[in-house]
Amino acid sequence: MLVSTRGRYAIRIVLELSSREKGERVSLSELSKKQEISLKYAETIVALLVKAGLLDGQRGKRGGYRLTRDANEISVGEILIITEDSLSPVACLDCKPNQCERASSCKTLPMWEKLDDLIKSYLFSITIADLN
Amino acid sequence: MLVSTRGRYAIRIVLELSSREKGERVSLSELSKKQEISLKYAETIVALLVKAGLLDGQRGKRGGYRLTRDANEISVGEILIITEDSLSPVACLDCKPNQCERASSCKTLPMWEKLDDLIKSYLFSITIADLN
DNA sequence: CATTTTCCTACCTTGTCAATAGGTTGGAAA
DNA sequence: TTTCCAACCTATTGACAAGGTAGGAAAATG
Ligand code: FES
Ligand code: FES
Repeated sequence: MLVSTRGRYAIRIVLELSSREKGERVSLSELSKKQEISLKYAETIVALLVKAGLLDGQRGKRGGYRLTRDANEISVGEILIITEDSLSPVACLDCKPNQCERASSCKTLPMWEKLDDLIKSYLFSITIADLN
Repeated sequence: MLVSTRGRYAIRIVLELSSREKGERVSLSELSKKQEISLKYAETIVALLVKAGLLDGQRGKRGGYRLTRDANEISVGEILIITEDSLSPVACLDCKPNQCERASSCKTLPMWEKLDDLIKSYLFSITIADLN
């Protein structure tokens, strides 16, 4: 599995936010209800997005989250890089510079690199605006 | 991670076999030494390939494994489908017909389907002969 | 018969995924 | 200024898969 629930939920939360009026703050309890994600789990996911600067949260009454950018400037790939530990199709690609001992003579490495490229360029080419 | 060690080791074992004379039987102890894979682990992997009909094994002295097909007729994707539980990038795609409750209204599903297509057509387009 | 090699079944250890739980801090409205 | 709301922070849990071991049984050969 390349993309876990964390990443998928993150996309859906951002998607939900992008469907609201620009700048409007939405509470997580509302977001999680709409998207049928447990509030507590959603908290841990949203925390990552805030830390990465993609969302901005405000506490207190009438608080909530909103996007810091327009939906057409947020790519799916970006969200996944933030929420998933790795997007690579194989472990050999994860440590840079490539640490795999076999790398120099490995006959399959070029294939994995191409696949990685294929996947990432696709995911980075799609924006949240494209999905809505 | 899309592809685990099981799948990667399987590819390397088939690759090693394909570099031998056609029809020659090679023992797993030799294969595993060459590819630096533990014999015991390799056994479990090779068992899958035999069951799928890709390899054919013979016991006893001078026994071993050999490919049942030419290397240019074996695709990487085929090996991975056999050895990995799933090649799909997301769980939503794994059960057919699609079981995810959100499927009908899901805004991201088409994206995952395209990605899945992209990945699979790439992996099925590469043969073992291409790699050697 | 002894050796080699595949084949079969079960087990183990580690780590990640997915989710929960409980509390603390900050802000706004009443 | 009190009250409430909502974000924030820090564990902890249960389930499951990844990755690998272990021991032996069955077949083929010489
Ligand atoms: S096995 Fe790691 S680079 Fe090929
Ligand atoms: S969340 Fe499962 S199909 Fe979109």
